[in-house]
Amino acid sequence: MIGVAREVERVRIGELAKATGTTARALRHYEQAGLISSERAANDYRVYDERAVVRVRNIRYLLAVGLTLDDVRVFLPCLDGDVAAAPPSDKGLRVASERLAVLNERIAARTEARDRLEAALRDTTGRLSRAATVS
Amino acid sequence: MIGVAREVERVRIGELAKATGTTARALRHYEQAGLISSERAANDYRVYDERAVVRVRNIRYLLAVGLTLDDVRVFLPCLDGDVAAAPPSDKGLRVASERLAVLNERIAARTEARDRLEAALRDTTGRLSRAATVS
DNA sequence: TGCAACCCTGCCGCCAACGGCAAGGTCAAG
DNA sequence: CTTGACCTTGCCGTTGGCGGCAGGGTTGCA
Repeated sequence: MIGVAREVERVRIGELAKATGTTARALRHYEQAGLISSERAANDYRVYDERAVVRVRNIRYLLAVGLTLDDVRVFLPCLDGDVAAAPPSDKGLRVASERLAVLNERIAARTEARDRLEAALRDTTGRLSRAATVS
Repeated sequence: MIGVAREVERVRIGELAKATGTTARALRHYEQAGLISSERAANDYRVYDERAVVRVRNIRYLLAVGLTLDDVRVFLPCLDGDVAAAPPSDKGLRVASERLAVLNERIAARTEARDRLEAALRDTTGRLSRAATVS
């Protein structure tokens, strides 16, 4: 194996973006957030190897699931493997649970607001119909 | 009536804030948003008459109910009366309904995210993600 | 040689309703 | 005369994940 030029797929940001269904802009954002890293070619272009694909997909999965970039950071250690297979660290679970609580909180708040508006709307239309009947 | 100095209560921003349970900062914000107006004393202090109290309370009511400052703008014509019991123009009702729809949308989105995270968390008792796996 | 298609680093904008601070003016009481 | 409580304008920060643009380089290809 040693010495054998095991060619590693090396892609530029645009390709990685396509391969992961995202944009170059987002990838730079992830890098700035410290979630991915990149080597640089002589011309300063970012260069990634194929592990980046898995990594980015894992990130996207976690984001899609409702975590924030900040949350994802605690998954860094296992982001290169199958995040699935990786033993979900207690930390990861805890973060996810906390995020879940936050989401529930926000939903509750929004729902309250919604109910208030709905009630106000009901009251108003109720008054309207009463007024209509009376007149 | 003419010539009779009908004294109108004239308050400054701090008093109005207290009277309406908000802050001077918020009142300036409402003014900037075109929801309230003010006269100016010689020293450039904002001066309000007592109608402003009703007006601001109405604004706060509509905000509390779930509308945005932008939404509130369509209620301007009747903001000096009792909005809660107000002649809700068709426009007002429509805006409120639209806002209700928006709120419901957001709740639905958040709820979806919440459910996804919850599901992932359940799965994760064994493994977290499947997204990255080729399998 | 010229051009399109890449890439780079900033930096502002977004959505909402203000909070907070700076740096100053004003006014009444002590 | 000096506090101190008011008021003024103006501008940045908050929350989150980028989008979009400006103003450049680099590269492959006809």
